[in-house]
Amino acid sequence: MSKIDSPDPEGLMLPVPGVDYGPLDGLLGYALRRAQNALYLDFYRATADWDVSPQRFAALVLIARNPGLRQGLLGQAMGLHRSGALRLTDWLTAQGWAERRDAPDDARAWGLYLTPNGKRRLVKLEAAVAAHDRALLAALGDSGAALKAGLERLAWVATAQSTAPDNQPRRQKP
Amino acid sequence: MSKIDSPDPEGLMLPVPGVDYGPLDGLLGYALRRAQNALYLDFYRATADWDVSPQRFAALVLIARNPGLRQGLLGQAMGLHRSGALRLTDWLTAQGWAERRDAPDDARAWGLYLTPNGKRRLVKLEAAVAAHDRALLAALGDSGAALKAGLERLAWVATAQSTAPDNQPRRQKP
DNA sequence: TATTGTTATACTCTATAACTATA
DNA sequence: TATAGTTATAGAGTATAACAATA
Repeated sequence: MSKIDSPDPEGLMLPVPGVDYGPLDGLLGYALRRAQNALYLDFYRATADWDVSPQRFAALVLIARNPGLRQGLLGQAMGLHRSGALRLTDWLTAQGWAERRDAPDDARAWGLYLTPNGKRRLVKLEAAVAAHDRALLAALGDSGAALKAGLERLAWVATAQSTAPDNQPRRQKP
Repeated sequence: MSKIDSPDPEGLMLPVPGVDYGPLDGLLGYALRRAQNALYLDFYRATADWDVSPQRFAALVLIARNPGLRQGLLGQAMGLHRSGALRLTDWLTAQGWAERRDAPDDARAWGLYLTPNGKRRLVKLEAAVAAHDRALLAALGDSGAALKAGLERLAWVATAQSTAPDNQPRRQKP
């Protein structure tokens, strides 16, 4: 059997020998992108049996931990626009893993809940993801905890820079 | 003047008070996603005057540092499929920042080069991105260098896990 | 037979804008 | 007048598949 078209390990952002990366190698942001690329692919491998993206996994967790969560609040927690939260919720309900119920206190809003099917799915996913994370931390050894703390600090610092009052040349869309 | 529809700081993956994040808060991968989200938005703010995504910036750098770079090699360095490298190159040439020239040794291939316009653009972009990175590192203090080293280690570890011979339940597409 | 790049197509993710129903 | 969610649409980004030219 011969390979058909592209059986390459695509998406694997490996440093290519002979290519000069110039200033990229020195940038914190580029190191972050490389790490996220590798981790994303590894997440897919670890959860290959269930075909759920990191984002969808996060949504399942948030709904499970906050039964009756508003669609809008789900979007806010995940950095999504309302319309993105809508599509995410549509997908989860189409899978039969989540459902919308009327919110008792506001007739405009939905409350989101996991179905029994969704709960069963999440139990397996959480186990796989936790095992995957433990394996990573084990491979990183002592530096793992420091790395996580550093990332949280970085998120905070970058957010502070973005939202500082003196730093507001916000992007203009055409 | 009143706001029209959605002037919210969208995309800003902030922890929402009152929402239980469950296991997400403990995951290295989730901390990484939060940091990348914040850094991405901050990158856009820092380069708002030029409207270039991190990916397009990286492509400009790679072409500048490796004149005559093949389209396919560009894609490989950036973790893209051939078709993705094509679209990226199309965009860069449409801006007048890069151009395709015949490769001397292989009539199938192109060599990629920056135009004078592209070079001028890159000089400004590199300065803005470098200043942005310096500001981040300054805000992080001593932990900045350790964080970068940790990220590089993480990328290596995750890649090793993904590609280990005993770990190959690769994702099947339908 | 394999590789480089192309065309055509499609799916995901995300956003904007305009709309409805409710507050 | 503002908010929760929806609809419609658009643009990135990325992938697959089939193809031509070249190696």
